[in-house]
Amino acid sequence: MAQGVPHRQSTLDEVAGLAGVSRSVASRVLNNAPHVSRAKREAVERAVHQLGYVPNPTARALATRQTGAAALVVSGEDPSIFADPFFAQVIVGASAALEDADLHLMLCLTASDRGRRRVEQLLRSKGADGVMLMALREDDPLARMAEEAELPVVFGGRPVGLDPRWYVDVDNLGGARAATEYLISLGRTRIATICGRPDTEAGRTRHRGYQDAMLAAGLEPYPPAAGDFTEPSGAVAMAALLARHPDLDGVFAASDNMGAGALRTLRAAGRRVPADVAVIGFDDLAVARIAEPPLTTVHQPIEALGREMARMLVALIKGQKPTPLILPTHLVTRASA
Amino acid sequence: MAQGVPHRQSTLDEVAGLAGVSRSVASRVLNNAPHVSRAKREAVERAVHQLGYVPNPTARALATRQTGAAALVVSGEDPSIFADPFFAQVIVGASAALEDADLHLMLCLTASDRGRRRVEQLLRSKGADGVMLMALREDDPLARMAEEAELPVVFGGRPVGLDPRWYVDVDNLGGARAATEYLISLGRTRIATICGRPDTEAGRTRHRGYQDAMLAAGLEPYPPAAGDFTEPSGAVAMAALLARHPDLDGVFAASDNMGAGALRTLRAAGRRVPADVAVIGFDDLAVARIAEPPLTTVHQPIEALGREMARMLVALIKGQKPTPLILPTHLVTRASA
DNA sequence: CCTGAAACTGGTAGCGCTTCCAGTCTTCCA
DNA sequence: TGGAAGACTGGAAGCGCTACCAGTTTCAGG
Repeated sequence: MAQGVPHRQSTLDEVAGLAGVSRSVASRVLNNAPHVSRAKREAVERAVHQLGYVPNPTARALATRQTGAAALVVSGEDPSIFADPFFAQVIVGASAALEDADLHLMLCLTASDRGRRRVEQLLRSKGADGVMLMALREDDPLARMAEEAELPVVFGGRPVGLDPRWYVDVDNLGGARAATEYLISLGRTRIATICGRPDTEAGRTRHRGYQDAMLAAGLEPYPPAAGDFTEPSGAVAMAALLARHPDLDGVFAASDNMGAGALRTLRAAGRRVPADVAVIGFDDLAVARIAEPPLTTVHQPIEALGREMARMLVALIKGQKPTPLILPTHLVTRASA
Repeated sequence: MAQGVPHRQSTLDEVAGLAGVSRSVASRVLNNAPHVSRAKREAVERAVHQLGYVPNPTARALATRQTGAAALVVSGEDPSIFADPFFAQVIVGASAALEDADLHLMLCLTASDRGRRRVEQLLRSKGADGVMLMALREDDPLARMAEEAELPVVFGGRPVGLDPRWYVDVDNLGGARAATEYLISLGRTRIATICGRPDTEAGRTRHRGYQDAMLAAGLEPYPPAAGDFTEPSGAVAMAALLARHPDLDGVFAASDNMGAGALRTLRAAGRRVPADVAVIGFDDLAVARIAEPPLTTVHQPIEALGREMARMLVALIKGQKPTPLILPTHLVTRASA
């Protein structure tokens, strides 16, 4: 709108021409590479300014074989999985770290088959400089594709049944154990768990943490009620637990959403929280603070997870060899336990 | 990992060579353009398969002047604004629609100055085929940049003080009016509002809807308590309202988060909902269902918002001239009113 | 005043793909 | 059977940038 004429994008040649130097020199100025005299550098800068020149990223990408973008792939057959605020926080962290490296963020939600094919294409055609992979379920074909791709790949959380070379994870085991131990320390002995999807690493590991803590305290772990990390599934699972074990006095839910669902069911069943039943969640999302009563939960550094994934990816892209990372979790006590 | 040798990416030339045709023909086959005999087409396809050839998107982009990507820019000085599950839903919708058009999604969070500069760069260098812009606050410099960019731009929600050519919005006015009218129809007369940021179109318009409905019913609108769409701000605003108008019997909150905050404050103040005070929110996010009591709210089709933005952008990229869109909202009644 | 190293400079060859265009080959009608 | 319309084909010219490299300049040291 500024200029009536469609203002053909100016090129480096034109800049060089206006500055009275060769294209090579102009290129060096733009990438502030050495071997450019002060005078020419300034001349080029002037020309750039005058023409409003902006380098064409595509051409640069073709020449350097670097796209300047990193992909974040969120896998899962149901697109609604992405509605979990968890991912939003991961993105905030990743975005910040990528910005520092001047990389763009490409977001790929692979709900459909078509989406998966596109990601495969992306990997094979090197349409990005690197890839971050999240929420891989067991046997997710993406994991294999990623391993085969000759491209830096960082996993967010470890996929079940795979042992990726580079990943950032959260201490699910320690967090779940700490939560369960806390319930035990409160004097609860009839502690059940609402576990997450068993085909995810987080679901399994958090359940194992619960079991470990119970066994270590000489208590018998209850058979878990399974949910899928969502609020409704937590409510349903809680109902099942109450039916099976009417006398339980503690619940460890493997996600805040499921914890909130559990609270809802308990409220409806007339159980007081925490007086009758103490509840602990996992994640420390906003819902935990808002829940009634506010949910004691295991805090995991989600934004940091995103940030570290991105940092690790950037390191890989630069040719470094970073080491896998497991971020700490810690208990946040609120009213529910 | 699959092959030990780094397996140099094969090129179209190699495909053509193996198929015994010229590169042009091979290119035509790939883009299934006309003027290729059946025999050669098959030969090329065989070669593609045999070499595991994948076209290089960067080279293609340079030649066609089309990047194959669309950017979604979420503006806001605080990155945490993005943590709102609202955006996740927009993304789900947009992602699906872009996938249909075989475009990649580039996500830009412009919290920092640097981020803004990068978006400006993106716009000016045509680093994407089009841009979707969201959450523009008053005087957001991005709005100007976008208008100046010679690039298809679609706004999500209308920025304050601008009248963009292409946008998709939600019927904030009608929704807010419907919510307020519903409170009135319930026999409430002392209805206050917790409004959102007045420097956003949604904040203003929802407030105007409240006013319109009150005036139309012959009621005096209350001076609003202002929040910023977040839960804590809703709790604070509710406290202020209670202090100013201890006798109020209805509240329209301009977001579910603020509605949830209001519920929390009301509960703490010993008011029963909805018996003493009826509360209505806006958005119909998950938090509304989880709230205690579940929040009556104005549903807005968030995923559709994202989808339609993307569709409109795709149309613009194809050179069509779509028309702006305002998506309908409707009331969802739950326990809080 | 000469020499060699170091600092510059710009020509040139790509990066891998699309697309235009001038030919060549078919096909089919008169 | 001649010829023209129309279907193929491949050579070549880019798209805009980087990067290598040979050539030129500059300058301190001898």
